[in-house]
Amino acid sequence: MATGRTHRPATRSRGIPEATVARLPLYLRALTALSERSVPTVSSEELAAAAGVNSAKLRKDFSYLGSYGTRGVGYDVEYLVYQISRELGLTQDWPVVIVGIGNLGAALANYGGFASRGFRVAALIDADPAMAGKPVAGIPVQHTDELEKIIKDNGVSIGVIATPAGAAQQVCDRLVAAGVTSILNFAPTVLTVPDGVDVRKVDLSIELQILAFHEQRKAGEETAAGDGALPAATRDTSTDQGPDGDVPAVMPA
Amino acid sequence: MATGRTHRPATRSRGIPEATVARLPLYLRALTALSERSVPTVSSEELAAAAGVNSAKLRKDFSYLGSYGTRGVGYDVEYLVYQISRELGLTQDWPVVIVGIGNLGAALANYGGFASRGFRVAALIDADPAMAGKPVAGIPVQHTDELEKIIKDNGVSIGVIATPAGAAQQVCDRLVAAGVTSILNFAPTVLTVPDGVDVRKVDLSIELQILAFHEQRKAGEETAAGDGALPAATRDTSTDQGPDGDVPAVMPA
DNA sequence: ATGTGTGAAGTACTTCACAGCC
DNA sequence: GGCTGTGAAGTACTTCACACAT
Repeated sequence: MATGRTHRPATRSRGIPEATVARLPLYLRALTALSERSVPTVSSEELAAAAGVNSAKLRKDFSYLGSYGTRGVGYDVEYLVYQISRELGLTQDWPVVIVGIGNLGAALANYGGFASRGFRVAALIDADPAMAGKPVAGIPVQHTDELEKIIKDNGVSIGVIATPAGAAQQVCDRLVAAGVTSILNFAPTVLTVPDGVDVRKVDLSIELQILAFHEQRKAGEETAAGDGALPAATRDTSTDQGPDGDVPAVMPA
Repeated sequence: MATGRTHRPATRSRGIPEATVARLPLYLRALTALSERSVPTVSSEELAAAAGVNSAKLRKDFSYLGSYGTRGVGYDVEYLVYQISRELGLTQDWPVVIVGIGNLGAALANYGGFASRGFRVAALIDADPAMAGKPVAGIPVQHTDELEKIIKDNGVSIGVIATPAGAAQQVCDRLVAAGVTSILNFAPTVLTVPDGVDVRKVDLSIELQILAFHEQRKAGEETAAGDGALPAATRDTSTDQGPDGDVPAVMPA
C-alpha cells in the first residue's frame, strides 16, 4: 500500500494495532533520551535495542504511522519524536485529576513523567476533610465535594483513581457523570463504566503474582536442567522486556 | 475434585499461555471476594462478570489448569481459590525487598494486597542515609550498603525497584548479583538483565499516554459520528476491561 | 552498501458452538 | 435443563526475509 501515496487517505492512520499503540510511549522515551544527547538519526536496530524490543517489530510499528524513515540511513530523531507525540495526542495539553491522595496518589502527583508529556495535574482530590488545603507536590488538595465543579471548570477528560478499592466505583461513577471519558484505575477492583469510556488499570499485586508464577517454575526446573546454563531455550516465552503490550480496555457496560 | 483422571501427566500443567497466567490473579481476586461472602459455587458466567472478562475465555483459561468445575453446576469457590493459588505459587511465602523508598516505595510498602497473597516485605532499602532506621509501614528502612546481605539472609528472589530512573540499572545489577531472579520495575527505564532473570515493568506515564491516544480518537470521531450514540460499534477494540494481558517479559541479555 | 518498508508465513490468543456430563 | 470443557474457526500480533530506495 505504501508506495507512491502523496497524501494519505484523509482518515489518517486508521486502525493502528493496540499492541503498537502500547509500544509508542516506549519508543518515545528512548527517542527523547537520544534527542537530549543530540543524536540526529537512529537505525531501527539501535532504537529497538534502546527500547527493549526487536527491530522488525519496531519497523512494522512505524510503518503503521507512515514512512518516516530513510532507507540506508535510519530515522530522524526529532522528526520521529514529533510524529509519535502527535499520534499519541501529546502535542496537546491534557488536564488530569487524581482522586485519592494517599501514598500512591502523592507519588503520582510528584511523578515528573506526566508534566513532561503533556499531562497537567489540574487537581488533587481526597475525601478526607483534614487533607483539604494541604499542598502535595505544590498543589493544594481539594475535597471530593468539589469534584464535579473541578472537572467541568478545567475540561478534564482523564481521571486517575488512587483510592481504596471500596471507594473506587463510586468515584468512577461521579467522574464519568461529570464528563470524564478515560480512567486510569489503581484500585484493585473491576470498574463498570458506560460505553465510550475507556478504563485502564494498574494492579501492583497482579504483577507480583505473575512474577511468582514464573519464579515457581524456575525452582521446579532446577531438577530437570541437568547441564550448566542455557535457561532461555527451555521456556519459549518471547524475547523482549514486555512493553506492557496490553489489550485496549474499553469496558462495554 | 476433577473427573476420572487420577494422576495427571506428571509434568503437571506445562505451557499455560502467558495471557492466561496474567488473568489468574484477576480470577483469584474475584473468587476471594466471593469466598468472603461465603458463596459456595459460581458459574463461569458469574465469575467472568465479576472479573471483567468473557465467560468462554474464563472456561478456556481454567481448562489449562485442569477440570475443576462440575457440569450443570459451576465451580466450587474454595477449591478454585486453592487451585489457582497453588498454580500461581502463592501457597508459599515470597520474601520481597523494595528498593527506593520515596512516595511510591512507601505506597508499595503500605499496600495490603501483598501480604494477603503470600508476599512478605522482607526489607525496605534506600540510598539516603537519612532514611536509615526510619520506619515505613512499620518496617525500618535499611541502607543500600546492606543490600547483598539482606538478600542472602532472607533468601529473597523477588525485588521491586522504585528508585529514580538513573539508579535503576545499578540497583538491578546488584540485586541480580546477590541472587534475585525476578524484578518488578517501576523506574522508567529498560533494564538489562542476564538470561534467566524475569523483569516486569509498570510505567505510570505509559498508561496515561495510551489513554490519551484513545481520548484523542474520540474527539476526532465526534464529527464523523452523525447519529446519536453507538460508539462501541465503530471501533473494534476488544470488549473487556483489559486484564493487563501482558507479554512475559523475559529479557534475553 | 546499507537499512527501511512490507508481503507472506508463523504463532498466540480469542471466540464460537456444541457434545457431554450432572 | 443447565453449564462445563474443548475442538474448530476466527482474529491479532510477531517474525521472517527480501525488494527497493538512498
